[in-house]
Amino acid sequence: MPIITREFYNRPAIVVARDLLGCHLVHSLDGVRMVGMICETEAYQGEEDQGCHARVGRTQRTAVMYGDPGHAYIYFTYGMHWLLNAVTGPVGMPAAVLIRAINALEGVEMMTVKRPHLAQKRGWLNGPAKLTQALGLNGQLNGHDLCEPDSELTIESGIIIPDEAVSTSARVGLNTVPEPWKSVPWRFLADLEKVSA
DNA sequence: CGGCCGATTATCT
DNA sequence: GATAATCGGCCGG
Repeated sequence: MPIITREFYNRPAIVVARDLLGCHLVHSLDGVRMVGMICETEAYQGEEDQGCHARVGRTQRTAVMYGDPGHAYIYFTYGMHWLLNAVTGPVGMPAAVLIRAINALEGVEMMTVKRPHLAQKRGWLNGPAKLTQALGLNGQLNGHDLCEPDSELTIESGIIIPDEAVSTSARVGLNTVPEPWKSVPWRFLADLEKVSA
């Protein structure tokens, strides 16, 4: 599958979040390709978005979001979890798409080793921290260029998810975020049953 | 199945 | 010193 180009990411986060559904997240580790199809995302965009980390402006942590689109923003939260985002454009606009769930396609054996809990059971990769654990991702790859061919972390085009298989809702976990940001429908989910049907 | 709660530490004020 | 884009265990139904 071809790698997604920087132009794809150089668009508003809400649009990129929708279009990342069905794409293939690829982490190559020790010569093994681990691949998952993205089936849930969330968009975070702008300093005015009170759900976005960049609401406090540019800091050491948020700097990546202000940079080139098509890079990984990987941050640590709740004292134990790493979460993966794709930075979206344009340069200077702090924005990113959180990858919230994937469907295992390749390298399942290695993913099982990295995430033994409920391995290969229903729901074992449907959470932003679950999939980073399964893919072996952490702060090491923060700022990594996702558009570089043959690099260890990339996103490839997968299948097109038709509109009728896409649903939206409020973003998850923003309990202390004020309205309207708490409720904007910037979470995107792919219903895989409607895709195959 | 759904709701509540504790874990554990980088990051920012 | 407070907070957090979460998870898994434990409870009740």
